[in-house]
Amino acid sequence: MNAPHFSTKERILGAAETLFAQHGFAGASLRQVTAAANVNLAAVNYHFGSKDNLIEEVFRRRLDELNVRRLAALKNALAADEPKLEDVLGAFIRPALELSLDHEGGHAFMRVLARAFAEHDERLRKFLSDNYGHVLREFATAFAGFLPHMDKEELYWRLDFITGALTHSMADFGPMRRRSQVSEESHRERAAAHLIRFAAAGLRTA
Amino acid sequence: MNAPHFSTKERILGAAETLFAQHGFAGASLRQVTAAANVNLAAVNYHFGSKDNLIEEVFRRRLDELNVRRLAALKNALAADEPKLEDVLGAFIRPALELSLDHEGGHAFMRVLARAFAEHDERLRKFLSDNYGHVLREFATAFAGFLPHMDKEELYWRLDFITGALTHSMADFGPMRRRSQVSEESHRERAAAHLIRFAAAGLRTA
DNA sequence: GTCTATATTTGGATAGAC
DNA sequence: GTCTATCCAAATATAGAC
Repeated sequence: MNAPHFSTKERILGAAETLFAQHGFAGASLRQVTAAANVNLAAVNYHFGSKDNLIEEVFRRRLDELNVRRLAALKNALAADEPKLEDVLGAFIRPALELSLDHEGGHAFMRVLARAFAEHDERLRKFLSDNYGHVLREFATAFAGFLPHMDKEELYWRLDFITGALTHSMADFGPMRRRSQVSEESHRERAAAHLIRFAAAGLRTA
Repeated sequence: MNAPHFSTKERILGAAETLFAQHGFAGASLRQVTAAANVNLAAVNYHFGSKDNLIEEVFRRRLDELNVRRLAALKNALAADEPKLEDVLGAFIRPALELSLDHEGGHAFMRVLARAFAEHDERLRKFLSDNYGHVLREFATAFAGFLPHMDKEELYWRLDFITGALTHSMADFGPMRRRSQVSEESHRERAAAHLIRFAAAGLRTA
């Protein structure tokens, strides 16, 4: 499953990501994880201490990078001569798209993230809001710059709708199926372009 | 937890809905469910045969009613002299809103539904597409009537975005919190109104 | 750091009395 | 239909050798 040059720790993280995506946090057992990672059962507790800590590490690994990319893209979009709403939306959406494509387990991670939303677990929520919240606030500020007359509450609702639509579509929850003649890349790229247009119109409306 | 005039079967369904929402299908044990329902552990297997069957019944109970309400509202919206896109959107969104408010466990069910999306379980997907698919197709046809020049693929993507936004917001996944001075009803009612405006603008854009 | 072996808990399901 | 008691499989976690 994983190349042998990855460390035990990394192999566990990769296998956990895949299996948590498929079966959920409670549904994927450490036995399945260690078997898929080709490591001993006891290795999880040695490296991570507990299953809960393993779950957090699965998030940290990807979210750190996702947030760096989003903030860099945001900075880039705002540095243009005439910043466009669509580019700020792209800065929010495209890094998620790339994550779902670039890495071996990126696609799995999008599903893990969606499961985290569903968990409503206070510990996870706090963890996500600590890591995710300030990024969302920066984007909210940027969007507010384009929509100076919009009610704050309405803006936050709209960003919430966009997050829901993004998660739902990137995690393949809906009935949209890739047709066999288009590649995975162009399928998702098209989805992102559709979402940016849809969301830009939704944001701009009075 | 539940009034004594409910049958054993109904008490199990209600408790299962709540606990599946909180802990997931794998995370909620039949022991937790039967304890919360104040019935004996053996009652689940007697009435439902297995945990998997219990899960399906939790869906069937709510989805049947949700679909009836959506289709009735759709028919109503299309029967108007000058049907409006917003009313068709409302026919899709408001029954979900009402479900999340009307019943004791309706809100829990929205979270269960979101978990079902995340499961990606083939059995559940088939069950949902059998029960959900034809309703989505009827709505797609109705929307296409308002947007005659829109590409079919683009329309389906947009409906997928709306579904994601609806599920995400009705299941309280995002950071939007109800402020203490507004009631639960008006909080959600406002969310639905926001979503309808947002989605209508997104659907109409070229 | 990694393994085997095992302690301990918890899960789904069922048998059989009432 | 409902209960008690129990079987059996699977889970997390740990102890201790290497």
